[in-house]
Amino acid sequence: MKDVRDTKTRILDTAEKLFAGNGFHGTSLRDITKDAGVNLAAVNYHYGSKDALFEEVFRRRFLPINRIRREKLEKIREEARQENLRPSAREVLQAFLAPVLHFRETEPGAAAFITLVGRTISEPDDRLREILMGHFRPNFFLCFAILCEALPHIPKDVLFWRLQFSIGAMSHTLFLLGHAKVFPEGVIPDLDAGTITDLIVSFVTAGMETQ
Amino acid sequence: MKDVRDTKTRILDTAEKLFAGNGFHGTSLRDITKDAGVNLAAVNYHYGSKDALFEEVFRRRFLPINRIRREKLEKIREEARQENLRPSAREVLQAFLAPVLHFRETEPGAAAFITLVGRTISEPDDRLREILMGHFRPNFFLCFAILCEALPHIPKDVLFWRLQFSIGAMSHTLFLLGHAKVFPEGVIPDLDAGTITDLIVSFVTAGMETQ
DNA sequence: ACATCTTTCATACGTTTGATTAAAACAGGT
DNA sequence: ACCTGTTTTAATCAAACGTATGAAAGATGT
Repeated sequence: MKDVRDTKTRILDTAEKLFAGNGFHGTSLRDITKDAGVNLAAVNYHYGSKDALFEEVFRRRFLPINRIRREKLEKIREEARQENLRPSAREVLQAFLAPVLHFRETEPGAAAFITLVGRTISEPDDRLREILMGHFRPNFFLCFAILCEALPHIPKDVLFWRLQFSIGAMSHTLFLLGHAKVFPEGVIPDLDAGTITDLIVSFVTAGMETQ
Repeated sequence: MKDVRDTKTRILDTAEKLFAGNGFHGTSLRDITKDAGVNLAAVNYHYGSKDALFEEVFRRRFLPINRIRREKLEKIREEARQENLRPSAREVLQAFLAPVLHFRETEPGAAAFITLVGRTISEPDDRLREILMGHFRPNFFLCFAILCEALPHIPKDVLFWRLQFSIGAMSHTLFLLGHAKVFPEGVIPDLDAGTITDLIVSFVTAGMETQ
């Protein structure tokens, strides 16, 4: 067997990049294969269809991110239980939000993927959005559950919406980081992932704990 | 002259609805004209192009919303100046965010438009996003300026990002309200615009004032 | 060296898209 | 009733799309 990875992952990397930049429907298979330097038919040969390629882009990235997120969240929950304390809302939100931004800076090519996630959250095409949500939902509910333990005096539906607000803040930020030119000149000060993470975690923690 | 409005605004209303539901690229002129019960060529006759139609959808709705927003914001600024006080961050954010949600409930067909706005913020197509931003930017900067007066002890770039977080929370919420089926069953409690407004304003105000 | 399986390639198919056109239908002023 | 300008209609265009195919090229095991 020849080195399959070459052509196959080159398609995947290019697809990730172009999907992030121009959206799923704004990226044709001809764009992808041309940019990747492979034949047009290679996508359907290796992945079956454009949809399946899109799905694989998400699968590859979400597996490690979700594993880290899950481990961090459950560790927080367990440690709180053993000490008979409530989990700290800040730590929960940190565990939920930080891996994404951290991942963005470390893994090469991940920045494009993160932008793609930000886009896909409000993707008109239900099929595509469901691919994302399938990966996202389990950890969302886990985070929500621990948050309810952290702030038991706040009604659950309020916490639910506040977590949604946090996700909105996060996804919008991810999008802005991938599109610096939304605002003119140097209006957006480009901070590193760590600073942004602190800013956003402080923001949503304050919002989450209010009242 | 015949009643132009009939065909012309029927196209506009239908376009707004379908663009919101399926996105700009997911909606063909054939979809719009079929749903509106007019001929395919009518769009190009009345609006010139699909792009121009999209632009008109935004123009129609943003003019009144922006007027209200602007009046509210400048009133807050003036009243604070006359009493030699700082504007209240909560009032500023309320003035910035509430009109959109309020508008959503009152004006018929506005709900679709609001969903469309939520989508277009992270639209891959730069041309389309710029149409939205052209309407949005002036009020954003006005809000930002008054916010700096309200919280002078917080660095401006921190306030800038926090306002972005608020916008993210807002736009994500607008999207969710238009797509109740993102989460299973009755997971999302459907609250009225007033309640949601209070929730989100409290959330972002707490985040804005923290430290 | 041969036979077999995998991968690449150029090319084509059938749809759908936004846009255009010329003719038909309609309206209002006189 | 007639002319004039506006609106609607059906038909057609070229371009772009995802996908399919069969032949060529390459790799692998013996």
